[in-house]
Amino acid sequence: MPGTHTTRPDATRAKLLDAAFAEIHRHGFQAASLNHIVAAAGVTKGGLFHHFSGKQALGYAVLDEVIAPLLVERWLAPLTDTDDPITALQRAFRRYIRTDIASGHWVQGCPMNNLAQEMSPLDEGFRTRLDAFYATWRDAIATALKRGQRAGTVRPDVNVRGAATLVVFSQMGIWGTGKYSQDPKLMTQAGEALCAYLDTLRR
Amino acid sequence: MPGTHTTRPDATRAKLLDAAFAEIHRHGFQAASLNHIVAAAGVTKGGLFHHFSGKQALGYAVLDEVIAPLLVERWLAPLTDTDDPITALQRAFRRYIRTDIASGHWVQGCPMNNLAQEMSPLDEGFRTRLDAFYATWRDAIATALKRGQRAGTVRPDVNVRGAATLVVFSQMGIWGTGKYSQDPKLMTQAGEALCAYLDTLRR
DNA sequence: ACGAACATACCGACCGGTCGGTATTGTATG
DNA sequence: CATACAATACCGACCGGTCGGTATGTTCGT
Repeated sequence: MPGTHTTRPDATRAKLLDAAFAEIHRHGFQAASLNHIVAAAGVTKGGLFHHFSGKQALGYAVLDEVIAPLLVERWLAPLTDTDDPITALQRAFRRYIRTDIASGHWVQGCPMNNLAQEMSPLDEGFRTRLDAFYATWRDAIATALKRGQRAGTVRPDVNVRGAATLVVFSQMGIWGTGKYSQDPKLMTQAGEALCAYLDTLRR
Repeated sequence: MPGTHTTRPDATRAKLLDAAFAEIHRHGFQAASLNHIVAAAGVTKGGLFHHFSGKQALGYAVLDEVIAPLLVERWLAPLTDTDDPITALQRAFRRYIRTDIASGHWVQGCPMNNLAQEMSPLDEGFRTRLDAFYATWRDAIATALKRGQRAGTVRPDVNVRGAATLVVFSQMGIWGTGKYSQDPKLMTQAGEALCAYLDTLRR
């Protein structure tokens, strides 16, 4: 169809990234089909390979340009500049458990954890990226807890790094529980178990 | 190769199950290749399809006949008939973290959690089995903690179901951390974070 | 002899990736 | 301002290879 070639390469690229993120979230990276992705994006094989050198590069781009910003928006931004990190964490967990249940995305688990579990042993590029993502996540929680200790909202005897590790574990566990149980009530209860633990850290 | 037909069907079946478990553990279920499995088991396609009706049935058999017994041996058996479940849990975690690091299996994560994350949204047979496995696991921990409360080794104000949920989360998190960090030190620290949490439940 | 326990050869579908070609755009030049 | 030309953006048929699964054959214990 001539005339419709508006030459908006960034828009095409973004469509491909969105479609790839959704397909990978649904089926995992290995089972994600480039044919499905290009069909969902309204592009063809040639267009995809013009923007990305291959499936691996597409996966890396999804990690860097879709998942990493999502991590920041959901879990890192709420912790910056708060003196009450425990309340912030509880609010974030309760909020995103609720919205993910409402949107139906919860049965597909956490996109980042999915990729970490699937691809880390198979591809070093995936592994290093995800390792870094999780490290910054733990660090953000630990520094926020430390700030809470200085502000007097967190018990001073709390080992902030250990607590941060448990919080990240719980995020994996909550979304994993949603996946295999497909029971919103159980997932909500799992979130409350974490919130109860967080309450024990309060001063 | 004629002459080797010793008619030991159970042994062949067991070989297939072992090979399938290893292949699935390495590559996941969807990426697991029946060709690799039969090659590793020293059998052919025909032999596999004589014992199992297809890839799905083979996966179910791995769950029921390999993974479920492993769950019992590793995590359920140590909790039966103990009045000090916290020590038992800490001992089990420290032991299996150590042995999995030594054997090298740790970089492939927990076989059960791998399948739960990969297959739960895709196949109801996988999902129901794994959901039941995790439910019995949580129940076993909760009842053991309750027994500890009666025996006086666990604080009476502990919500045993919530604590059991967090312990299972932590198992997912510890083995997941081993996978994406590929750092035995970090995995060990993650285990100690859980053990420290468990100590807070002691009476 | 007959069925259980395999082996062998093969099928269609789908995979990621390639490649020649075309339409559109930016830019340099007369 | 018009034109030539190269670069960009994109198309879609096609490739070799692997997949799960099947049909048929062969061996062996009873």
